[in-house]
Amino acid sequence: MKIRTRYAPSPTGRMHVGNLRTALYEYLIARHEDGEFILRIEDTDQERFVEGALDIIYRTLEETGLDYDEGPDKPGDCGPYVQSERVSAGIYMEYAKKLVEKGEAYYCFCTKERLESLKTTVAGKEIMLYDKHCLHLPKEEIQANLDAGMPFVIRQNIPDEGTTTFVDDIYGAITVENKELDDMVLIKSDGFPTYNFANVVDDHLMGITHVVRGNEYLSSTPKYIRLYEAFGWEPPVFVHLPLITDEEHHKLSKRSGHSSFEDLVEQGFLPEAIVNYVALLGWSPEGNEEIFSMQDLIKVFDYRRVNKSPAVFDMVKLRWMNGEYIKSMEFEEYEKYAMPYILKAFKCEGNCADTITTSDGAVLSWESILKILELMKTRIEIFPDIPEKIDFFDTLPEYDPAMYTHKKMKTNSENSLETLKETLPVLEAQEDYSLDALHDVIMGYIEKKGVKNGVVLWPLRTAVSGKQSTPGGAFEIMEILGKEESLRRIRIGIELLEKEVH
RNA sequence: GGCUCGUUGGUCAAGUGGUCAAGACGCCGCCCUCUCAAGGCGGAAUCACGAGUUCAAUUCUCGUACGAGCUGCCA
Repeated sequence: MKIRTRYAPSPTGRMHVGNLRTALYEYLIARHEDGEFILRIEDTDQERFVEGALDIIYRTLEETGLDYDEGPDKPGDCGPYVQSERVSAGIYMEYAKKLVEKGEAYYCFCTKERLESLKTTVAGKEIMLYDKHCLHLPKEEIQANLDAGMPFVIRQNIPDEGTTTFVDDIYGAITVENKELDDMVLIKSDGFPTYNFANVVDDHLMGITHVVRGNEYLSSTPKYIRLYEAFGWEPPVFVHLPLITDEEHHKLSKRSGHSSFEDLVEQGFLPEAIVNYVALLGWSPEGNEEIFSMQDLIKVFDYRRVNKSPAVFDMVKLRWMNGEYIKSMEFEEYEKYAMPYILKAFKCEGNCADTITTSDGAVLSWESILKILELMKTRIEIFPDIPEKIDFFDTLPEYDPAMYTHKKMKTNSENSLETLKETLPVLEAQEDYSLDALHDVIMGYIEKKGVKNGVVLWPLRTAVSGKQSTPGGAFEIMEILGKEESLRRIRIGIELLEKEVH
């Protein structure tokens, strides 16, 4: 039989990374076996519905590459795929009534007040176990209540005796005492089904073979099993997934900055990297590979290798992985992502022509911009890292002349000043400021002088950047800045050092 | 409180009744090098605890501790 999985989100906002991973695994389980993946919208809680949330779901699935075979916008044989529409079609009420007829469910007319009185507080928590009061209502009274239009819910009738067992493909056999299971509400007083009921009915009606969901449903699954049995339906395969937590081992929160896919994208992460990283939280492949495209994942994903224990979402590793994706990107694509941040560093967001005028007044050619782009490719993990790394191109920072003194480079104020003073005329005479030409002329000077490279190159790089560390070295920076700006910065360096020496 | 699940370096994790207990991120060091990256090489760091079974337990069993989830007319 063909595998059918479904992703069944509630339209309540952005897609949490935990939900994203669930969707991904559902997708992979289906695709790995050449099965079908379905999108179903679970909007049975009208109060939690958020405007625009449906679009977020569509967009996120699109951006992550989770294409589905059937869904609200992709008609199939099991529609409609939105639960509120299925409510209108009367599907859930019909099935609930079947259970009532079988004695597996019953009408309940209990008021809020009565239910409230059933609550007890244990260890600071309010708990409530329904007492089956309405199960024993005489038929005539039920009918009279219904005729009178009294509000009602339909509850599942779970026996007090015995146990219920099911087998989860990850966690193994799980058994609970029936008396621990509450007579949960199936149909709410507004006529909508609860998640618990709609989920079971729809999964069955839509031919779902593998129910994949978060671990939080593990302990309520016995109730769903009882529902399947009450209907006389074959339960699907259950695959419960371990939790994803934050660094403190608590459920992911908005505060920790990694609550949703969209948040991460806004922070500069690539969808492919997010998907790749999330795939590895709670699952591992057979080999040591870690970088997987969606196609790779489909090929190697075996859900039996999903593990049981919760995983901490590690931003540091996500950043590393994102960096790996950036490094292996085609240049054109990389440029598309990175260019906005380059322009941002030069404070000319939006319309910059073929050249950029820096805050210091230098004019950088487009070739120079591309060179900066190139330098950054192996030096960033996310694109927003760019501006602060290249700000010195835009404006020479005020710096401490002590920076010229570097023990390992064997430089100090005196010999740095000497280097700058001696190379200045050389660089003034130099017309070609290409990398190779600069290299040749300065290396020539170094050779004649008979000193180590660092003695000359450290002060030069310091002078043209004003920073302790920079992407690229003196030659790269001078090539990008061009003759005029490079010389200006070297002269500033000489000035600073002269004050220092005297 | 009850029920359910979990526990291998800081993090993600592989793995098995007998292993020097993989690999990755991070960290540290070295190489390369004009700095920073990238790249290469190396290092520190793990089987929660206590019993039991066994010739042998990280692996199996039971307890304990800790963590998480559920205990909604939320999903």
